[in-house]
Amino acid sequence: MFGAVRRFGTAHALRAVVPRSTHVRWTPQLFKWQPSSTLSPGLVRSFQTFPALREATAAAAAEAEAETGVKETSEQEIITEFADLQTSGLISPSLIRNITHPSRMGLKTMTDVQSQTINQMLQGVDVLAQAKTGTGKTLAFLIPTMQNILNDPTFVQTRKTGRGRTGASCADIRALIISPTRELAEQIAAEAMKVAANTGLIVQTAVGGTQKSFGLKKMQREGCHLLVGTPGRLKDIFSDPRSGVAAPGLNTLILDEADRLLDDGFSQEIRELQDLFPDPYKVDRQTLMLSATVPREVMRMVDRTMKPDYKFVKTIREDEAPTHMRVPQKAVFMQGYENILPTILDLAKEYKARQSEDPSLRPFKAIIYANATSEVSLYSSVFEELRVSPEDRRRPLGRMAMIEIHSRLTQAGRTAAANNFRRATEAILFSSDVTARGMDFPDVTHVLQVGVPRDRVTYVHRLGRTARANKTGEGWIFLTEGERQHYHKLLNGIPIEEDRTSFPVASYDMTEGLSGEPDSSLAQATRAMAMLPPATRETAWKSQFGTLIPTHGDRRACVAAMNRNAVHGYCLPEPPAISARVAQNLGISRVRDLNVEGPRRNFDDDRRPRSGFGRDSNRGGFGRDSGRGFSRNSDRGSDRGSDRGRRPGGFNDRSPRGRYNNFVDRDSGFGGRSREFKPTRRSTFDDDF
DNA sequence: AAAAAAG
Repeated sequence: MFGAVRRFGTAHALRAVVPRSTHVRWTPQLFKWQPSSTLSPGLVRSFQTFPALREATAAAAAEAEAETGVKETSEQEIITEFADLQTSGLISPSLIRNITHPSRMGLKTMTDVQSQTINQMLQGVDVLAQAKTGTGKTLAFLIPTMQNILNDPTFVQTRKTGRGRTGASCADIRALIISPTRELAEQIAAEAMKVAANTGLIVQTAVGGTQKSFGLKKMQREGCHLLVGTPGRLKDIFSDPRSGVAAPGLNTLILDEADRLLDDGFSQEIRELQDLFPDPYKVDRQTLMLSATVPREVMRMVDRTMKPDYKFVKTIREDEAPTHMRVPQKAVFMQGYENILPTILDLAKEYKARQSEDPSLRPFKAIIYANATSEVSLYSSVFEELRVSPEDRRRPLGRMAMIEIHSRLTQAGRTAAANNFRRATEAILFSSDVTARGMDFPDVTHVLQVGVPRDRVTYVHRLGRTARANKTGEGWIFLTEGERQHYHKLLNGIPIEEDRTSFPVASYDMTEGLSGEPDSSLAQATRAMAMLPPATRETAWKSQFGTLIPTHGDRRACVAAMNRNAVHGYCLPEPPAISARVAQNLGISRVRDLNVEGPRRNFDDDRRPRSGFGRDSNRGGFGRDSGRGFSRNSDRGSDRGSDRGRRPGGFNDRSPRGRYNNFVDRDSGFGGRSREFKPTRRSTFDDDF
């Protein structure tokens, strides 16, 4: 019913907004794309580096031209300015004023996603929008969603009545926005509040890590029309009948970062959440999904929950070419992980020095991504140590702000970190993947990634934190030789150039000792590391181990590399001992140089002989000589009695490959009898991801 | 031992 009203209200002006470039219509039954307009010349130009995609789009354009006989829509028919949305009667003056007024958001021209989807979304049709990171997706769904609420005759504009009261109810939520991270929810809510200012629309946030009762009281007091939140807390609130919060007339459901929300970890929760909303057959509900990639999970959810006449809008334009095809990216293969902090420090120092000479360079504002929270925290502490050090010569980056963000901080700490980095002109943010998606930090000049990210999409999203809003940026990834294969496989096709020359510190062999120069990055980073509590360093080392094993081809080499890193990077007297159980879970319990704590668990089952294997066979690798040459120990180690099981004549020594495979299967769970086989999923429409 | 997200 509401949908009908909305459609009627805006129908007259719909033709005014004409999609500018590819507007692809998805027909679920046919599984076929039907391009409804042709491509701009700029679009084709942007694919010069991407032959396959170029051919595909050119073919689509030709097909569309043959069908319609129209070559290119004239520019005049396209609404690209926010102001024109008002003059055409599509969007209310108050919303447009909030967006365009210099003292407000100060925006003038719409991005491609905006000009292509606002129209569709205003009609009340379901939309699946695919657009690259940093192209203004948030505003694209906020504007029509709010306008649709305002258009609704049952929406009663409310007014402030003092003491924060508005007279609005929290039991009549009209729109719900779901985000995969708390900070992204907060960011969306902040933007929504700017757009909604003085319209009577009330925006609230519901995320975990905050006091539930506090948020509820606020909603009860102020009311709520548009709620932004994370899945867990939203589910909590809507399944609690005493919360007083309800959405019996929910008209719009938005899944931001839909691919993430519908992947393994989240999909169940999203489905349960959807069950808490009114039946869409009784209350007309529009579903909007926004995503940079459209994998199968998303299509499955689209088929299940969206109206059959939904639109699939895909935007590609020259100035919105995917970040990872546009931004210069370099890979540095380091001597070992012990070189990481000196290398990053060198990069920052070098840029800062250049920037102070060259006013055209923006201040250093970098994000450093690591794969484990404790690693993030440790790196941050090292740089903080360099910052607060009382000795000036040990303050290589001056007073540059060092900020850390990851799930192990309190929510207040996370929120503050995100806001501080947003506002900072010169700073380093040490981050886990909490900020990888959707976060909008203005003017990030560098994105640095330590180690191979967990998947390809994560790499691209992290990189997407830089080079936003027509700014430039650069991406770096720091790796070791052991990861090379995995790196190539995962990021194949992304134009990353290997850099062998920029950072001598990256290839310095730190087992040689640190020579002279106290102001070298090597010495500075190492000194700062040594200042931190050993327990912190041990924890981080163990976590890093956990992330590295799956990305390393050779587990023995990985253990050797991490042993070196423990001593020369983490400045520990010897590699921390890992419990036998953990070692087994990691699939490295039989790697000779591993420092295993306590008695070894015997992993042989009764179908196999128990020749001197297992117990104690790998201990004693770290003694007085622990500071160097762990890999060499293994060669000597074969002479020890405790290693009998590995000597020639042992049951498995003759076919090392077979033994290794057997071992890997059991310990890692891949292909083992107790775990199910999990095939790698490829995105269905991940074009350039 | 490995992000995130409900306590």
